[in-house]
Amino acid sequence: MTTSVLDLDKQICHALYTASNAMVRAYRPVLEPLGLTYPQYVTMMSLWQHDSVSIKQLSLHTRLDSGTLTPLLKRLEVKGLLLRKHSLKDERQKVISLTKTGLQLKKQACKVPEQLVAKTSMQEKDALKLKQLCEKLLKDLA
Amino acid sequence: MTTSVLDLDKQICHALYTASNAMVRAYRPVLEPLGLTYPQYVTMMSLWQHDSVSIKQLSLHTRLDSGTLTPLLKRLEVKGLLLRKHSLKDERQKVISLTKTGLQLKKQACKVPEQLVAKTSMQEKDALKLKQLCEKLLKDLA
DNA sequence: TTAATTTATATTGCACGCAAACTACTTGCG
DNA sequence: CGCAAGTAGTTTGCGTGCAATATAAATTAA
Repeated sequence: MTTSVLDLDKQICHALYTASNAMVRAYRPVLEPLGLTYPQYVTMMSLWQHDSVSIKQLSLHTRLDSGTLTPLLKRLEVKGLLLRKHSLKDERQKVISLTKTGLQLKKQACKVPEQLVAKTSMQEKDALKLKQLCEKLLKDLA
Repeated sequence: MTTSVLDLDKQICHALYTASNAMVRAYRPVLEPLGLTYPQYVTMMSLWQHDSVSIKQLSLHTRLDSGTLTPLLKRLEVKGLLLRKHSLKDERQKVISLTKTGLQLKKQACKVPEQLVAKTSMQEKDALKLKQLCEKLLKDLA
């Protein structure tokens, strides 16, 4: 066996990919009591920050595709966490707004970040560095 | 609007998630001429490094789930890149081995990494740091 | 040796992720 | 004003990602 640029252990992208998958997997048991998947949790975080927005705005903020968001939002509506109403100003748009239940869920969600942090031994400084590097990569590839 | 630990822009995990998705998206046009998806490319890299292995070994090396690998390998077999044969030593196992076509594809694939690097402005040092931090996170969460 | 347990793989079901095609509404341009 | 071009959202189709269940073979225990 010879070495090559294609060796898996040398690939930054493979490390990024597996870390991201592991991260989503680690969220699962923590989000399970809230009845949310990770992308659903991301969507709720966006709405807790900016409520009553169009799908376009939600897509820009969460970086989830509109083809992903449409069915995802329908599921959250079925759970009673949000409403999807037509915009009166622009008939093409929909306004996504949280219900009382959706708003209240934030209280439970506040405990999620610390539970995730507890699963790692990473220093604050390293975590910040990781975030910066991911953001740099994202900017380059966008 | 108030600030919260749940604000999306503060979330390391969201940065990791979006960077990973952007990375896979960036691979798409580069892998398209090879007829591979990103997970398929990962699988092929693993096989170029260690040929004739069981699905279990492949799963450990690629960190792809066996429930993901089974159909993925079937698709690669249909493309004529590999064979799935029963192991003679242990009837439970399958041996995954590259065909001539599968082996030859490595020549084209060798140009993939540099094409990806060309899409970013990241320093070698930062890329290595990113890889290390992802590996640390993965280890913690595993 | 037989029975219980473990291991390797396959299957099922659901939720993305995303390109591509489609629908309906709005805007801009001649 | 009327039509072409653009925009917002939906739908479709395919390939994961993964938990859960199933199956069959190998190993261990009794």
